[in-house]
Amino acid sequence: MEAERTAAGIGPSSLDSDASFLLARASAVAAAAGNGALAGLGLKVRSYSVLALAVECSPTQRGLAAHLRLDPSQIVALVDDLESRGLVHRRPVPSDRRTRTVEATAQGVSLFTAARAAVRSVERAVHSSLSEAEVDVLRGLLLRIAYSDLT
Amino acid sequence: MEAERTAAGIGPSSLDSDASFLLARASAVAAAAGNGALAGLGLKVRSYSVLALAVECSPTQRGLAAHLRLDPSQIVALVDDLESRGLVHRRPVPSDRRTRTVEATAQGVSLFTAARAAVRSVERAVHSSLSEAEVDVLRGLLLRIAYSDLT
DNA sequence: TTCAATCATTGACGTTCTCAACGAAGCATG
DNA sequence: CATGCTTCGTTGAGAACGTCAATGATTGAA
Repeated sequence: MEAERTAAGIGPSSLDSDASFLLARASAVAAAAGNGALAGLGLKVRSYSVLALAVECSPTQRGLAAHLRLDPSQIVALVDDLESRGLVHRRPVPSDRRTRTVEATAQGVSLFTAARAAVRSVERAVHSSLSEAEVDVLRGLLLRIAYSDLT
Repeated sequence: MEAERTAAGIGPSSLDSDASFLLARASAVAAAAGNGALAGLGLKVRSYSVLALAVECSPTQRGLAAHLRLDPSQIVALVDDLESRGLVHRRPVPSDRRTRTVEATAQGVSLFTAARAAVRSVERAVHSSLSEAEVDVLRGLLLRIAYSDLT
């Protein structure tokens, strides 16, 4: 019993044993929920992740690109957007004048704390079918494959 | 020791406790690997998933859209592509002449078996840092959140 | 000093997502 | 049987996103 996914849906498929497909689908669901939660704050999951790293460690744009697995040109657009709203600013690095670190402003920090609360709230809803311990296990496993492109 | 992600990288960040971010990054890594494995067969992870369901259960396009979480218009383009290569065909449904089921041809089935082998091979590489049992746990957890948008 | 490498940036191009609209067909109610 | 509401596949347009090549400025090594 309880084999159908929905009334007219397809039901459990062979793709359910494909971790990559499940990863993609779960990621899409989570991203949609996250974007919905952040929309009221003028953020998306992308700009949120940039802001989070700016708040935490003021990275270079190259560091952001590698950590977020985005093209450096995308970082330019994301930082441009955040900077135009006074949430972050680019600070020249005296020791290497090619690079600029992205630092959060006071407004950026305060928006981030609100955004983080919104994200965490909606996250709980997305993972409502999992226990707290199970979410921890999931995070631990994901962490071990998420950065496998960075040696 | 061993705290850095790479030489000049950012290292562990607060985003590592954000399951949605890890989901997005792991998904991107897996999709890139999957697309690489399928490129030689003229497939991508999207068309592969459509082909897989066509082989398995000959769903309607609406069913495909819901199961893959794609817009119906995207299904049209994907099926058009597969059909133009003789891998699937649209079969009218007598009981409901609005719908058409997507069925795999013999060529489609044989390409799928080759594609599945390629995907599974590269999957093992992506999950190389996890044990078999851990991958099973991961799949089980993902399965319980991946379809949370379908009732 | 010279040469290769790295950084941020720009611009172009193709892919993918999202939406609104449409004709055709089903389905319920009267 | 007629009416309206819904669902299906399809088309087309626009935005969002990913990818790639090229550039000027700067660094570091030979």
